[in-house]
Amino acid sequence: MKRNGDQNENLGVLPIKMKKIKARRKVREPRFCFKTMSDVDVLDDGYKWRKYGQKVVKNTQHPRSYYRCTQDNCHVKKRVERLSEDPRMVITTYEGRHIHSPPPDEEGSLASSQLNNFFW
DNA sequence: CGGTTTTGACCGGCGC
DNA sequence: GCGCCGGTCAAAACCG
Repeated sequence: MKRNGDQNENLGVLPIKMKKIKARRKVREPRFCFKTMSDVDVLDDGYKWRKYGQKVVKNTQHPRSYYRCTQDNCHVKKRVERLSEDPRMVITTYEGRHIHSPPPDEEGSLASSQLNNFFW
């Protein structure tokens, strides 16, 4: 589980990183929770997502996945959680609003196809 | 080479 | 007041 001893050094030093990066958690936009029936966690909605964390929750026996949008001006956050009794059922929570143009046709071909089928 | 991914650790808020 | 939980970031490694 140990990849490098470098972290040991950091633990004892704790640089000046992590400044007061406080973001206003105003109720800008509520979280949109979508339940999707998919064996895959990453449902390509036309945007690119970069995983930035994975943590396990108590209520669930499966790890939760955190994704972030890697768009130019789009910083949307996506939270993907797996059900404990239904691994095929994943709860996708979208946070924020995409500023990008309407989703590409790709969505109407792949993602939309699946989403339309379930039409959650 | 770039971008992305993976793990660990820390922080902040809340509860009791 | 302290503990706990959830959430985020950072560095390194890996893949195309």
